[in-house]
Amino acid sequence: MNKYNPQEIEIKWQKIWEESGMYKSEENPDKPKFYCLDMFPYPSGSGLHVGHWRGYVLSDVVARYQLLNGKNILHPMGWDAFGLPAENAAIKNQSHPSIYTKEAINNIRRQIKQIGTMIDWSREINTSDPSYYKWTQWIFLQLYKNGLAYRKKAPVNWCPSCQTVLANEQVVSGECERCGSQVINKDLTQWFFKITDFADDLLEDLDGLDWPERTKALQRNWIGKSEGVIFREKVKDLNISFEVYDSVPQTFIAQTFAVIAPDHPLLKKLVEGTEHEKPVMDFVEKINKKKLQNKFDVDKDLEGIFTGRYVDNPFGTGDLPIWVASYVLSDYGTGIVNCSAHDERDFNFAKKYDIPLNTAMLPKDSIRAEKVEKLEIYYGRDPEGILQLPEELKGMKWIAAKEKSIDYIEKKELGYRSTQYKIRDWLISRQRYWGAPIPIVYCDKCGEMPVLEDQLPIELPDDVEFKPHGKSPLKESKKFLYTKCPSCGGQATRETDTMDTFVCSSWYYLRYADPTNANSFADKDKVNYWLPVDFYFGGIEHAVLHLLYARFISKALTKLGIIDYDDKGEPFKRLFNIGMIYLHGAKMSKSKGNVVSPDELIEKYGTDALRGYEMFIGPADLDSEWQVQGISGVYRFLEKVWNIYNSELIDSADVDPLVEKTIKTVTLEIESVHPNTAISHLMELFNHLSKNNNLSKQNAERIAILLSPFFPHLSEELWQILGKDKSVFAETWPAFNEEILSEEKIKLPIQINGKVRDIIEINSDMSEEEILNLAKSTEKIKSAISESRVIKTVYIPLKIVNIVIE
RNA sequence: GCCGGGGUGGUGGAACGGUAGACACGAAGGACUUAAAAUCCUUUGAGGUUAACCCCUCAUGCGGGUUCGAUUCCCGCUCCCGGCACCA
Repeated sequence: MNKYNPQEIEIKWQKIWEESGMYKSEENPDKPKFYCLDMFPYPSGSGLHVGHWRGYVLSDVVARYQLLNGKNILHPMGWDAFGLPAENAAIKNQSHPSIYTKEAINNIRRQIKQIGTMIDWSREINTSDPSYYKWTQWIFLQLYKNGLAYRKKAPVNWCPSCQTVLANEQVVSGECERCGSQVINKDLTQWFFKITDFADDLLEDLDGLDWPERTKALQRNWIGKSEGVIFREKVKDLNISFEVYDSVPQTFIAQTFAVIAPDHPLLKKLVEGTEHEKPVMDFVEKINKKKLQNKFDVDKDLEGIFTGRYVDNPFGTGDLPIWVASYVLSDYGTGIVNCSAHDERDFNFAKKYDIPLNTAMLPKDSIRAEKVEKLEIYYGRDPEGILQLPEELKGMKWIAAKEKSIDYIEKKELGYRSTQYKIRDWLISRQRYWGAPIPIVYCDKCGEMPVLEDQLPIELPDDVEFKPHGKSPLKESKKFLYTKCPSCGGQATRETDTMDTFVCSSWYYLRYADPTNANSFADKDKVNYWLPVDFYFGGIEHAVLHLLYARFISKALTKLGIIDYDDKGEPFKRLFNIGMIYLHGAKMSKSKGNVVSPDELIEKYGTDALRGYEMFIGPADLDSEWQVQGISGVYRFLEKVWNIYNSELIDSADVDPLVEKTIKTVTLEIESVHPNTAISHLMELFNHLSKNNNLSKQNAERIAILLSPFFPHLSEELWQILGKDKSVFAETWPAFNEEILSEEKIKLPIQINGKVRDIIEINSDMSEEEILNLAKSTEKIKSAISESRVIKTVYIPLKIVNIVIE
């Protein structure tokens, strides 16, 4: 008999697939489409490890399954090729980022091709290619012309090692997402995208998406919507008024002081020319310095100073002293806060500086209530707390009183309802070389001017030293820097910052619909045919980065009428977050030296075995530990499959209930993305078939198709062994025979007091009485109940019998 | 602190509220072999009981509850992982 030789089979079929062009996608209005997308890889020089593989295998299983179910598939691949690591690697190797990137792509493309996916390589894209970033720049211009891209001076995150600014989303616990350096704050003029305009849509529309809850929760958390009121207040003895945001307006009546952020623009006016000016400004300088260096610790550095000013009796309960407080943020709400005893920081601050406090809410427990009234303990945010003031709200539970409080405040004309968000506009400028240049020109006469669309792309020059030194490398290129003003034709200079790579990846899923279009970013009809993405696969790490940006760009382009495939502009209907693969308890990474490369495993076991093990290792959405020996179990399974198909198949119309059952469960398991149990059920089936030696020719065909999404090469070969001359992927997914399943004998457990004591075999057409009589008549059950009185008998049809005895 | 996700054999893990540990790895024993590898067969949660088969008890992080029946649902803890964290 032939031995299973996966390497030979796999190379053979990969060649046949490529030559036949069978995975090329074309629009076909008569067929339902299925857009199956992987988050495209960043082409790193270290190549793929088995953790990267997992997602590509899973998406391929789903795509092939959908293909067999009659869908027109779009399953593309490309390269997120701009970005810092390519530049850093190029500096280290004294190479050029474009050369480094090209080499890395060639290697990773080779690796991905080894997986044997049904990717349509004719649609490959590369974000660092001028034919691609031309349209990244074009999208920038559309946003710019519609007020969604703007430049402003603002305190921004600066990574001293990467020598560039970063978006908030790219700072992880105060550190650079890429290199891990401590990020500092700087005041710089930078380009932003107005993602905050879409904050509410980005939040609301999450509800309609078939995404993992945890990913939605991360986005909700990041957007950080808060509802409350804004109070209008006047400064005593000065002609200055300001507003104060309060998300807990229930206890507003107890507010006894106000705090202002150290970097608030109004602060100087409050103290100007008074005895407080010097100490206040000294304090401000001290705090701001700490904050700029990111050395500020909220709890340790709870500090403040009195400004000498008061809010003029805002609630009729007296004037509120205004303090500068270290913990107040100038860029959230209005940067000024009213304080009461019912906020922990306010409480601690007041205690520290002996500022009088009031209470407006008490706990139910009277002993605690007394302590709260005496201001001995902090008390707030207790859902059971009872409001004491004002009279009109007295007795209400705190949590339920929010709406009533807002109504009350609006009626009394103290303030108005307001919504605030934590999300900030997306900072997209980068002072680095390897990115898409921002298509803006500065003219002495005309000012900031967008580049004319017919001049795109603005290509990256190659006459620069791209090593980072704090200024944009593009400034050095004379041929890049100097240009003519698009409006007056006079001397002008170009913007020398490049765009965040996340801009490039925020629209690539649109480009796949029409990847070679030179006249537009993508043909509208093609976009409307393929989009939205039906199933998107990628890691959780992009929950508030790529996924948020991509949703924003799609929504913005929809609002501008540039695309209209979905009225909400949601690009990804269904999302699946692949779990990571760990080795020795740690995430695989080259720096930790715990990387398992697919290359040697393919050499030893073949691609299909590795595909199978990647799917079998554990639930696809959870992290899993790589077991060095694990793959051998899948390899043995494939050998078993191979041996059965290469032995004499029986020519019989006999049915096999397990075949029907396996088709049913595997179908459900692919639909619900449980590839690990799907594989285990296939293993079970083949254990059964090899033991009973009863695989019929008819079933062999259906089972070959059933195996094919997971093991495409082997299945093609089995298909050929069965005498077929077409591809197995030209077939239809097998149906199962429910009738055969229902005719099967059922094993019914008999419990006594909830513990299984025996198992009987029944037919599904037996009556309840027959079954119960049978259950009580077995030796084991008879002896178990003989001494006792039966209180009750529970029968769940075809599931279980439970006899309750004394 | 807040928001997610998790805790089941030696290991990865399985189980619409219904036989806990499927499937696989590893281990042990046996067959084949001069031998090893490969392959095949058997055993494999802990404890008790038995000459043996049987059988029994305990066991899904901890403590309660609901239920004829709970890994699954509810309440209260605890530990681990991830995210956010001065957001008023």
